[in-house]
Amino acid sequence: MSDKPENPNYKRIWATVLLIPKGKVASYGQIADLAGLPGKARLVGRALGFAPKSIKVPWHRVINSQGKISFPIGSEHFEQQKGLLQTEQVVVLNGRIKLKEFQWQPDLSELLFKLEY
DNA sequence: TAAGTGACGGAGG
DNA sequence: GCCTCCGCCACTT
Repeated sequence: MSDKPENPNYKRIWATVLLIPKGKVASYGQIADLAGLPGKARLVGRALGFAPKSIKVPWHRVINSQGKISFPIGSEHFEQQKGLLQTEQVVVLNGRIKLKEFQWQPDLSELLFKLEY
């Protein structure tokens, strides 16, 4: 059996993912940035893979920057993630999600709205 | 120590 | 929108 790696940044990543509101999604890179780990998107993916069930991290709300689910279409993981997202009213079409509609935009959304342009 | 791997991202075609 | 290439980084072999 292989021991599971314990990178201290994992907790930071899990905590950030927990902030994503229901019905919204965020990209791996976005989570990395918010967690104070810019450029470490791949680390986010790994962290989610090691996330203990006891923390109940909404891993399904994290997708790649292209707005797609990062599992092969049809795989067990893919179907599970798609199902969970649809449960939250997020539209998944061909493994794709319209970031324009469903991407989480913390605080900044309000600013952009006020600025008008 | 070097090479391979992957739940990534961005630029280009 | 799709694909390829390259840079990136933690971890494995």
